[in-house]
Amino acid sequence: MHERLIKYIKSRASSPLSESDVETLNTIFVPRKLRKRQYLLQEAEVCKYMGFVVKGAMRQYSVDEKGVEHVVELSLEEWWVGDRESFVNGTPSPYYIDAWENSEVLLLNHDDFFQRLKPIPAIVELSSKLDERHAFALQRKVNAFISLSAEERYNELIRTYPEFLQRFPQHIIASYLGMTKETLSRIRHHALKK
Amino acid sequence: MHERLIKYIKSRASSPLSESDVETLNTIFVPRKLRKRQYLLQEAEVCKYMGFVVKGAMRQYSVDEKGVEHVVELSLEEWWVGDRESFVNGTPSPYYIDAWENSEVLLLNHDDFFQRLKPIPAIVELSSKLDERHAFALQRKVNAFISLSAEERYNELIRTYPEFLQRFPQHIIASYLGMTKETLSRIRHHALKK
DNA sequence: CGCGGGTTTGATGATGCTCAAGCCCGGTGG
DNA sequence: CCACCGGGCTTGAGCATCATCAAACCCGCG
Repeated sequence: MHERLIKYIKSRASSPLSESDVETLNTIFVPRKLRKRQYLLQEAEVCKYMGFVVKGAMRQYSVDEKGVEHVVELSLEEWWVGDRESFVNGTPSPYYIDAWENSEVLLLNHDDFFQRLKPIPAIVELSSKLDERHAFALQRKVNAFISLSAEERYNELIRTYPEFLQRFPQHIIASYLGMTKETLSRIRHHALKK
Repeated sequence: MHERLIKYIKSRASSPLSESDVETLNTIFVPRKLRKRQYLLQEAEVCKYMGFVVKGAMRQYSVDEKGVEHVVELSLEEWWVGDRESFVNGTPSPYYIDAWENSEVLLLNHDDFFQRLKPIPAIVELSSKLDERHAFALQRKVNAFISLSAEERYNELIRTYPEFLQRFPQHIIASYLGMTKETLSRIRHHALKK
């Protein structure tokens, strides 16, 4: 299971990974299988692990007072899952994270990350690149919510993450886009007529 | 003007700043005054500078086909302005950035940042902390848009950035919150009655 | 065959937008 | 000192978009 992670790191960091670095990665990241609907994180918990998705599909969402789920993030293979803010600051998370498909993830805990991984140059480099990319994606998302209609946001999703449509049911996609499943259904119906 | 920057860096980085580091910062950051409505960045340009706001108030926004402005970011003293994605990747920005008050900023260009600043540990540390905080703030914002009503988003703003209400007119606050000035006006009227 | 999860459809209603008008207030110039 | 102007804010009427609720449908699976 770790090969995919090693390959992933090597492919995006310019600094090399030594044999002992690989060794470290192998011991620090612990594999875990998650069945569909199994939680990686629940609201009010502190996010103790960041996970690298080797196989499967995960979702991160908040639940409002009325019990409605609001999906903030969807993750497939080679994505990272976890609530970074909770993980870094040790604060309780407002999110749930669970598996949508049966999944395999590699888990990294807080202390291992900061004490044993941070000394590896390739990791520091990768980690800051990821933060950066993450921030870019979020910025685009905020901009989409401020300036686009429901239909435009859906079209944007088709362009940027078409794979989501294959892996998640529509009601989840709808929530991710900040609309109800009925609205999404009507938008799709609408789109067909053209 | 640079003292404020130096003080700012010292207060948030654990690594020390040497005399020569301070020297470097003094030469690299170039002061610039911006009159109200003056642009720091325009749509389709590459963001060549990141700016540290010493004094004043800035806004970052996109403009849609109908000519409507959508504010994505507001910045006051000791905030950073610029389109990070455009700055880092050298891609054209979809945003405008201009001064809302007469302002003083310290500008940092791309090459200076990556070649002369990156070697300074305090900077690396600060830079990644900022990326992180920025990502956290954006994540919250996305969550707010997905799960909160216009009124709830306004209340959230009052809690988190009350100073914005003092420094920016309502129509800008409204845009920042993803609503029209009329809606914000009604929300405020509504709130008074309680 | 019936059940469960997902999707669609329709009727109704709330939320927030658009457009238009008027108001308030702090300048600026006559 | 007053008139006017412009920017910002408010108010109202009508409307579009999207949510809600309820029902029906679809389909793979035990």
